[in-house]
Amino acid sequence: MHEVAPELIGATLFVDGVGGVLVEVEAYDHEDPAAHGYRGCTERNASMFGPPGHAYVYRSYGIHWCLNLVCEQEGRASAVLVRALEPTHGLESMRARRALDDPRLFCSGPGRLCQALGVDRAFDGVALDRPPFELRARVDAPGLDVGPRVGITRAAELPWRYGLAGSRFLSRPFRRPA
DNA sequence: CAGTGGATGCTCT
DNA sequence: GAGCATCCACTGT
Repeated sequence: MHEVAPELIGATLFVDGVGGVLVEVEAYDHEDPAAHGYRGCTERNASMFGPPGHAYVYRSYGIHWCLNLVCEQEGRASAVLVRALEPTHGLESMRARRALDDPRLFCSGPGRLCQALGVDRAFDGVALDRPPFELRARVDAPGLDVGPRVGITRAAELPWRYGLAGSRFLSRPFRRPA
């Protein structure tokens, strides 16, 4: 999964033809106190423990949905949180769902992204390799930024956030390299 | 710009 | 009852 996460930057993700290029993801593994799967399988995170290549969707702060891509790591629960993408297809659908005009605000954050792509609980556990999902690997390796994950308290220092260097569609900028 | 707080629902302690 | 893998509106420099 720690191999998969950085390779997802530059890949393309669509839901019913609406989506674009992944520019920001975070990795969560089974030994990670910040991960939902850390304390074992429950009703909420059950799809994290299912087959890899499926979606794990959960409700965040009672309001937003967040989308994970379930990976396999030594047969244990792990997942990659999709935090931001650069919109390329279905801009008008996103504009309508987000009720905003600025494409930079369509998918620059996990909650925003799910709203723009119409992802909700109904997509939890759904396979990513067939409709309505479409996930295509990247062609060329892009410039990568790496840094600590956003919005967590446990294991907050682990540098498991990956981004497309210089992208204007990140949820937040990465710290300038030393 | 930065910082604060409210909305809101579900899981776990 | 606390604590969130968030977002938005509002305040104050």
